[in-house]
Amino acid sequence: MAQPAEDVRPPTMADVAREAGVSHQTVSRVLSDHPNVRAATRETVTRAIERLGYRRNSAARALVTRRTRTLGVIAVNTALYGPASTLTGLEEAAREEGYLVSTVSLRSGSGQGLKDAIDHLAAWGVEGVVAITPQRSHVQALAELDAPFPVVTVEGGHRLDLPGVSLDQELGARMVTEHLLAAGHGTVWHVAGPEDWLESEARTAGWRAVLEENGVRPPRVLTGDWSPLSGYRAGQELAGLALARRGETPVTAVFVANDQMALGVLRALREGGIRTPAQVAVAGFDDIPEAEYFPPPLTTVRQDFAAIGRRSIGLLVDHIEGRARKAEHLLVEPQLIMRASTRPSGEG
Amino acid sequence: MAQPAEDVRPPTMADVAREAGVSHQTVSRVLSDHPNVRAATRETVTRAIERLGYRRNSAARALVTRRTRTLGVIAVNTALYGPASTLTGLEEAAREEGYLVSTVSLRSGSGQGLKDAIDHLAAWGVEGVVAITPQRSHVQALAELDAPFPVVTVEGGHRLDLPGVSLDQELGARMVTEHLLAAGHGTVWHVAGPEDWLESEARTAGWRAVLEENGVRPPRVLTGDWSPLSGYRAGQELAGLALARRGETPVTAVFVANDQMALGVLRALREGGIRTPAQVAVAGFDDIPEAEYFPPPLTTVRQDFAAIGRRSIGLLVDHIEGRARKAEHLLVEPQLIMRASTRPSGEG
DNA sequence: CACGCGTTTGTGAGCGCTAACAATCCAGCT
DNA sequence: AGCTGGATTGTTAGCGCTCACAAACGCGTG
Repeated sequence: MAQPAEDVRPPTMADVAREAGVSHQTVSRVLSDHPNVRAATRETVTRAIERLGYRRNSAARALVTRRTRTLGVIAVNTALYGPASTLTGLEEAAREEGYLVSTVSLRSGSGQGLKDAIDHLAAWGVEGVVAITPQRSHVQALAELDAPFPVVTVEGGHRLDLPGVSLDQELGARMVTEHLLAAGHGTVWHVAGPEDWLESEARTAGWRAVLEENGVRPPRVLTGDWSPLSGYRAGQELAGLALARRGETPVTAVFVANDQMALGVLRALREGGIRTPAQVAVAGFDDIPEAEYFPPPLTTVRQDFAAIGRRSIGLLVDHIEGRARKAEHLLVEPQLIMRASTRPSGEG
Repeated sequence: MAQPAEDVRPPTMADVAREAGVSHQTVSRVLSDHPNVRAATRETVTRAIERLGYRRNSAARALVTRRTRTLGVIAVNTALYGPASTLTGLEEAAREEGYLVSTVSLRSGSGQGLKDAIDHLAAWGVEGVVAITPQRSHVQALAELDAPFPVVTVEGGHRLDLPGVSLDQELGARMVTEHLLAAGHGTVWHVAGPEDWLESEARTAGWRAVLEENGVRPPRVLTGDWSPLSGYRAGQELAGLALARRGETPVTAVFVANDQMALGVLRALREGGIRTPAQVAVAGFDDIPEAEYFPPPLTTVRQDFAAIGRRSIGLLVDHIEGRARKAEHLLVEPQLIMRASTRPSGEG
């Protein structure tokens, strides 16, 4: 009943051993499911553990086994839908593998920030790190950092010799572009993401490849910074082109590199008196939850974040446990979600 | 150059001591900034540390100090904008205090899930936990769990005896409602969030209080589940009422409990041929990044997630280090963001 | 009934660190 | 010179656990 406040240490393995009338080693064996323990003994020990509310001390275990069973995650800009979802997928996968996940969120992925993040995680003895670093410069910095443990990138591209997992961005972009061409559009305009981002590059590359394969000269690329505002600006320019209709290729279809910018594009078109999809079809990328409720509902590309999380953790654990050596790169398949914004003759 | 693969243990404090020609204790003193170390000795040791690339072993430290300097975060539905942002704020604040943050993401906050999460974190020896558990039932379950370390809730309400930090949801709702009444609307309709959520309750309460203080009988409450779709349904009903205009209070202003549902409401109104804000003003809550680009830009309430993170970590650390005992509850002030969706005579 | 062998349990050492205490050094005084 | 006391450094003993090894047990066999 009495709660002797401070300083009452939690029970140790020795306490359990005494309580159960066995040696501490037997307790350890029960806890780690060693086969050679008599059922009756196991039972006695288990009961003693419960009676005392005993928990193994992870620090002592880590000290002797040299395994902290902790993974680090470095993520830039976790408030965005993509990284946040990946984080969840990652954490669940790690938990299933028996690892704890510790996160460091960076607002911007400067080299110094990354170095500090690695140091912070290293100080706690993480066994490996998953880095959600979608910008080329981050991955570059990361590769140069030479961390004291395996590092797996997510959306980090495969040029550098870090193992990684990505959505097949290029395939996603191809799907969208092919879908628009198949709907009868003569060409597809593109609002790209910011320069340094690997996702931008891959999406633009996929779009360009499909156009070229179909003998269409790609129109010049407009660029945004993922934000609705930048999409809005690009949309205003496209609206102008759609109305003027001289010189340049006619604007009847736009592939926007993410859903948030697509929202801005849609607004600009609407304000310019242009109906979507009747006059201009618009498609995005990411399938954020709001995309289904955009005016009009947005055709976009969905990523399987749970799969990305699972595969990155799998890859990381393979490296930690010495099963993998090379800088392998895995791709996860995207899925095209068709909605009203590209439907031939939908409403607005 | 040679990388003697496995089994080369990282240097220990003893290695550094040998290298520097001092005792390991002196190394320890240098590392923990003990004042009584000669400057020259400190210098020698520091250099030896760098030469060897030495890092203190956190497990050994944790074992002897009984401090893991690790905090846990339990978050339900981290892919949502709010929780994801809180997570970032939390992590940054913790890092500044010298703690590592380990996250457990739960898809749904069932009692069992919460128990497992607490166990998972306890197994790694976290010193305290911040739980982002916005549903009443979660907090209830959490309070009954009786974790072996301090637990601080975020958006967990203050009825139960767990310390916590919340945005002042009620104040936010009051701000919105007062803003709408001040704009000349005779009453304000309300699309509430789902039942079990504390945020829903507080937002509804604030809305109701303001109406009653102004002698307005609150119209019946429509309820959604935070999703754009549910907002869309509520919006259709409101559109019907706005057009029919009989029996019930006229619909000229709607306070929607979050921005995503507001998106659905806006779409339903638009489809019903109702202009916003000219015929019906709409306001949301959260200020998600997209809100500024809704058709029309949405009046909403912004939360200071960094502040929420900082204050929860502060509160948790106070409990861990024995500075706080009571189940104190802190409130963070919201900010009303006025945009076109409630502007008297804006465009659509 | 002694022997051998697999199963079950116990013993001792040590992981790398910090805390407590002990030893040493050196300046300033008497 | 001898003494005192603060500053500096070293020594020792665990923290709670797992690993390697040793001991004890039990059972079938010749």
